[in-house]
Amino acid sequence: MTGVETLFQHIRQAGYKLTRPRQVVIEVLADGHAHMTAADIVSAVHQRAPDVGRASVYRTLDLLVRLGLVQISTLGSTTTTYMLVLAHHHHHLVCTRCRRTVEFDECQLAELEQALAEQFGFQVYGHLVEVYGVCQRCQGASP
Amino acid sequence: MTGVETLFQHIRQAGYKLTRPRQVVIEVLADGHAHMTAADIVSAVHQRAPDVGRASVYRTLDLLVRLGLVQISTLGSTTTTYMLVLAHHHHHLVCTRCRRTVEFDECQLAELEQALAEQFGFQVYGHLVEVYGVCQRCQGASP
DNA sequence: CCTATAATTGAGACGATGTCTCAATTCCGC
DNA sequence: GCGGAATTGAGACATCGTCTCAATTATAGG
Repeated sequence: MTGVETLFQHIRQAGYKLTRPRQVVIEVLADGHAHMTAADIVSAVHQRAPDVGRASVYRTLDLLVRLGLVQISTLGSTTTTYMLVLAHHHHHLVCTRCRRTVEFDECQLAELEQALAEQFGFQVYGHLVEVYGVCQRCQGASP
Repeated sequence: MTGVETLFQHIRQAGYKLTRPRQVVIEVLADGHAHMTAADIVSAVHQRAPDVGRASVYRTLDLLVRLGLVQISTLGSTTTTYMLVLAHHHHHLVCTRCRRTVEFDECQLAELEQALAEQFGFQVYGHLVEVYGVCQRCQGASP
């Protein structure tokens, strides 16, 4: 069973219909690179299924976020991007000058998740970590 | 020297003019609650200085982010909010169903920051952590 | 203090992004 | 298949952020 099929199951088990727009959005997220903008996703969806409307893409993204299957991140800017939670888990170091980002894998938050879940009665899905700074190249240049 | 004056110094030392719009935006951020939206900030600025334009508020927020004095966060949604980095350091546990958030203080990322700074040559300003899940109240309800 | 000058601003057009409505369609349990 | 509730597509609408450009303002240097 591929990751995509797992997601399809989640949708159904949560009591939602597995419609064509939802399938295509999930496939696009699974095939595409991480951190796609909504516009990226709309256009990729449109290539596979030209008759899927923009609104449905937004609605599906919303649903996937509510179900904890997709995460939003901004990488320090106002541009929101979407990524599958089950994708390769990683975080970002972001240069706030040039917006360049570096991925890193270190993640010591499993214990924290566990502690928060117990303390506040949450069912925890995942988390986001972004570290901000100025990259080497930008440190010399004028801010 | 208050926190606000420290920020004024940062602006000047980075080679930027300390203009009225910039002063007012910083004051608003310092006085207001954390996580204000751009609209919140524009309206608060407008109360103190009606002649400051919307564009300048956005430009100032941009500058403050670039300088590492302000951070953007979304709390899992598409709504971006702004907060001063020097404010009380905390993170969020977010319910992706009802958007309710819980603040928490635990933070073990100082070492990670240090390691990343060395490994990638970044000058690190700060970081963002958001943990996602479903709160107790929403666990029963239909998703 | 005054002046020169480069940075910054305000206004509003513009563009991008996200939401809403509602008739038409589609998925799914029977 | 069939029925009916959930979902969709289209595009108007609302919100959010950016850009341009003439006018203004903060600061360095005399």
